[in-house]
Amino acid sequence: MDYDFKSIESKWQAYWAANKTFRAEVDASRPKFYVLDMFPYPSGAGLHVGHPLGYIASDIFARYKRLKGFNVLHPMGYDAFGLPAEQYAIQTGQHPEVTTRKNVARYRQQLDRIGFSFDWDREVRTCDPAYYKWTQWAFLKMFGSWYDPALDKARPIGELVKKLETEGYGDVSAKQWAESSEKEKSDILMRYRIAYQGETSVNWCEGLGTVLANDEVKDGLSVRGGYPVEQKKMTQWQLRVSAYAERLLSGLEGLDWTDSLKDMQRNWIGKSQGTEVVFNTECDGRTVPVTIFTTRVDTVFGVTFMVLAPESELVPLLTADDRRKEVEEYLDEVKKKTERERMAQTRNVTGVFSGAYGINPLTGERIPVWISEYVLSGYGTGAIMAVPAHDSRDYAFAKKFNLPIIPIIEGCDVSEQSFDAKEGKMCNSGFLDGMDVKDAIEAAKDYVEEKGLGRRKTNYRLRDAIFSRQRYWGEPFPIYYKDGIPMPVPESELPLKLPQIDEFKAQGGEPPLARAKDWTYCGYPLEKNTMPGFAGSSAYYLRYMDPRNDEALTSGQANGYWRSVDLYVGGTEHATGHLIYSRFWNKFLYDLGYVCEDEPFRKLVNQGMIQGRSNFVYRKVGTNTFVSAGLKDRYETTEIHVDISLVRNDRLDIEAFKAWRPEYADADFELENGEYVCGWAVEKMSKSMFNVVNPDDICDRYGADTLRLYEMFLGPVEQSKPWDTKGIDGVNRFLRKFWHLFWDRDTWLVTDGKAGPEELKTLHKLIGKEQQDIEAFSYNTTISAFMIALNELVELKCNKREILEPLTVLLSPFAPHMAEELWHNLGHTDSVSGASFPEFIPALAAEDNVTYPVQFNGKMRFTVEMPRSASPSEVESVVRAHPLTAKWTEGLNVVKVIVVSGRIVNVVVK
RNA sequence: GCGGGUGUGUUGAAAUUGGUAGACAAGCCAGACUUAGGAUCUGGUGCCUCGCGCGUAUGGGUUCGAGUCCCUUCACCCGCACCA
Repeated sequence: MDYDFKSIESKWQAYWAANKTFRAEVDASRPKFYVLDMFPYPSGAGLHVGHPLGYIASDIFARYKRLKGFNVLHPMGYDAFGLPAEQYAIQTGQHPEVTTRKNVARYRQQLDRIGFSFDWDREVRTCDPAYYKWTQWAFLKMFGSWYDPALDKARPIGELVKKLETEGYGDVSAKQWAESSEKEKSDILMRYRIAYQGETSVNWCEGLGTVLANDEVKDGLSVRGGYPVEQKKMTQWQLRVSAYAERLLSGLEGLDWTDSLKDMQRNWIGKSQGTEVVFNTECDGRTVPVTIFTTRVDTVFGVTFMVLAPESELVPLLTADDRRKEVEEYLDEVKKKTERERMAQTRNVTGVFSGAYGINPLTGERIPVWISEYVLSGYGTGAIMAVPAHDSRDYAFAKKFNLPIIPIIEGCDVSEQSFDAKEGKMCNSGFLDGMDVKDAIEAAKDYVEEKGLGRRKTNYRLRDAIFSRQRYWGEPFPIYYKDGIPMPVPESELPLKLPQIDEFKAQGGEPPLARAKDWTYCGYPLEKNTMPGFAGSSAYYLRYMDPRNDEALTSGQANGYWRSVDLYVGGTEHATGHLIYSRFWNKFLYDLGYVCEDEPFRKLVNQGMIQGRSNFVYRKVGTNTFVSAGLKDRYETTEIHVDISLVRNDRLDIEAFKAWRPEYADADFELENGEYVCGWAVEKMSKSMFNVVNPDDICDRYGADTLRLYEMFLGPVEQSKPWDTKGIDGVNRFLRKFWHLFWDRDTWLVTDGKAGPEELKTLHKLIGKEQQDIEAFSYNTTISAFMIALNELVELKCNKREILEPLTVLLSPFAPHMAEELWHNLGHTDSVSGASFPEFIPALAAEDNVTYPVQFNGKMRFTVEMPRSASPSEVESVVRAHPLTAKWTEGLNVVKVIVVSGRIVNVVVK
């Protein structure tokens, strides 16, 4: 039988589907292992060759773990709510549900061809009401909870109400609470709920007609679509993620994630420990205390002015009458700028004097209060003390507006720039004089607290997540408004289904749901916003544990068994979005006792991106003549992307090119050595660059096993790399050679003879290597080891079942279809995925001889080959007897055998 | 500016974690065979002045021994960025 991958692959894919080979069930007698991929958003373009990279890697791991005796949960689903489907709907009038279903079907078809071991019985789609019921449920739980700082966890809001009724809480006394109206009570509770409605400055994107979360905005543009984003005050639903800042930070410690990813999250959370200090200010006779935040109280003697954020609520209070005109002009100017303009002008210092003066609480000095956009309202208190000598931003501001600069560290030069380093000896600083800066920071903090001028304060950059979107294709909020008071739709009424509407575009500043008929609950209007994309993806890994449960997100039994994700594979682009929200969401459910693990993802691997390799042709300007890449510098040419399917090894198929586009039909060509050579570049894989490679094409030509093997062979999974099919023949050849260990045409070669020591050595070396490499997520080296082993076995003409049967098992995670076929040929009737990973016996893998390098004066060397069991003195005597040693050692006849932990590592002659 | 990472043949890369650098592939060169292919097989392939030579971005250091550890410089990639 020849290796006919087409029939083999479709046969086993059908077999796996029919037999539900990869179905996972709770089984307390076996250890579990949960391998998860970040589920895809099913876009209209389908999968390209880069998408499956992570899926292949995790599939290999899942299959390996099964062989190792684990009960593996390896599910897949679709993150199906989202903007592109809605945008498409706006353009074509097609309901997003229709396009989504179509795209999902195509994704499924493509995924199935690659031979993944997913348990499709557990598939979820975030846009399925049976699924988003639980997204809405979680929201209701968050609405019905508050964060109790005393217990440091979320608790039912009823506990807060009880506190308010009996003893009062925060700035609300029991008496005030009792006297409050329903609306006032609702407003008070809103300040504490985990999911709450509040006015805040939001990222408003006019182009998309919706607000966006911070992680959905980059460089002042929306991540989706690239439209400009501006800051706007709006009332929005928000999630109190900031309450979890410290736990999100400390929880990172125990996780097996890369340092860079953890650092991204730490950065995003942005913990900073400093001091809040109260400065009294006066303005037109009013006295206003202003609290500022600083991490450098030690520099308080160098303060020469104060600055307020333009959005600070203190600005009106601190604007002197004779400055009002200038201040208002400045505020207008700031307001008009989009976020992008504000960023672009980062180094452009702007500001205005308010007319107010503050008193430095330590020196009693009178200092002016300025207003500038370089101070952010959203961070700290929105007010700062400025120390131009030791902060570069304050320095730039002081220079621009001619404010004094007072150095307070001995010998520092602030004539050109500020001295920001935390080193040196303090001066001009009263009681801090002569101290080292590091000691002064602590001493100043203590002093300020002792004198009651301020207190230590920890700030976080992490902000609450804005949870409303003015869109159609998302989860509706289970909230209705009774006399303007938001009320939860009862849990028993969930899911609150997304209503049908005929036009998907937002109109008249109202979200699309405003157009829905009867969008009411018991006669009361329902919330018209929908939830953002991250809502549905925040707990999907929990739903996979028990996806058809209608009574709970996941049963205690299922959650208690599967617990959390052991291996999570996905792109690094979710570092500050999904991966923060999911951790938050999980911790919240953990607080309320719905899940048993505090952290959702134990180990996380970020697969790299596969870029496209584009090809170019060069057209002489103003002609229809194309010149080969090597000649293009002789003319003025235009570089044109050419579809990579028309190019092979950078050589253009001229006839195909002529047929590609009518305007090229009668093109002329200037060739090099009779060929047209194309230029190339590594770019993002996309339709517009004509460099997309569809995995289906690779499956057609080489088969899924080759695709899987090749994607892994390309290099470390974590690394980004361009797709380049040059090497694909190598892995394809490997598979065919592998096949020919078992079959020579129609002759079955496998015999029951006893395996020799060489064959056993090859096998066990490979077992050891594969085991070690897969655990380390290093698949390219495993495949290399496989190729070496195969070459050795071919050399040995090995055809022993004792070797080939375990070899088939070893191959199965990588090339499952071929492994199944050969497993079946070997006489098994079950799937190879039920086999056991062969046992590694180090003694069988060991080399008999070891080669020792011999060094002389650290330079020259030769080697001696000795049995592994040789003692250092035996090695030494062999080295001494060596003819070369004898020649060198006149006068310096010292042999040193270097032994490290009982192993000889080197032999040195001196 | 801050943080993280990377730098090895023509290319993708490997290196038992401090022990013969370039495994395994790709490409290229030469040859064999033929059903003339996008097939298969064999050999060669870091550099040069061919030596007791040189060689892992650069310069230094530790070590008997450094691609690997420490410091310098350079280049590139990623993330954050007026966060006080």
